[in-house]
Amino acid sequence: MSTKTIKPTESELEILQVLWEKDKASVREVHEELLKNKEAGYTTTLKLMQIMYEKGLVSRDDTFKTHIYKASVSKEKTQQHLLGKMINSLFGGSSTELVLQALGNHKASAAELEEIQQLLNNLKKQ
Amino acid sequence: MSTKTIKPTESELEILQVLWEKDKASVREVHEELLKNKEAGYTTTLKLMQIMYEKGLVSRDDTFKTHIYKASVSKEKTQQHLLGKMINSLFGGSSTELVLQALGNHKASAAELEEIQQLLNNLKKQ
DNA sequence: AGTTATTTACGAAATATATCGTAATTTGAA
DNA sequence: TTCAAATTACGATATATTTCGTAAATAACT
Repeated sequence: MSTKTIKPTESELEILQVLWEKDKASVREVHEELLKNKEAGYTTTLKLMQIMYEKGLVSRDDTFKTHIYKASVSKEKTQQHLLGKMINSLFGGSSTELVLQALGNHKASAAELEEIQQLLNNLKKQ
Repeated sequence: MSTKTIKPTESELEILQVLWEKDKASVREVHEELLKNKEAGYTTTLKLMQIMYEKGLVSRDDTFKTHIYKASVSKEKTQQHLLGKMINSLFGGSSTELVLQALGNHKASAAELEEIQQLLNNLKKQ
């Protein structure tokens, strides 16, 4: 059920990534980080984060003048949700198709392949 | 360059999926298909497809009264592009991470697991 | 030919998203 | 305390997306 609520936009995802990495951060800190990859005004970032707060995507400590934000959705759950959406909207609901595409077109190292093999073995047992 | 242009919206993707499956289809056919999974008016589907035509996402034969549409972007290229974007933006550029998540949380049948095993074997050989 | 059903074209409204300017508030320094 | 800098709050605008109603065109039927 909780996954139904997770629907960050493109911009919100960019902000969430910064928050996931830093754990906690002010608007200024997030903004500086975003500037490395994109052009935007400070109040734009501020507004986005305020909206995310209203939506419940982030929590914040407003004890002090400079509010400190924190992601309130986990990276894993968000990945899970968006992955699910993509599987449905782009791979006809088949996670296997997605896996085949991902494996087939983005090269993985031997170690990574082994990691996948391990998981595969576990899944086969059940 | 061409991949830069691929940016179908959620609704557009739903329509593209139908077109990919049927190869060619009228608005009516696409709409009937969409109705199986969602609530929508006929003119909504029509309008969306007209916009997709203007964007170049689909082509159409308007020789007859009932126009026949066809996707003008391939399923594979679209999947590849959006998958790549997701791997970079949500999985730190690691396709393996994405595969592990996808396999771990969306159940696959024994046959599907075998299919993945096949691909894995091929990849290991190289 | 006249009527009906289907389809397209078009415009408009509703909603979501992204952007930014300005004013008010708070903090810290002169 | 007064002033300047940083920050938040708020509102407004622009753009994109989704939805649908109505009218016009076309085809099919009687």
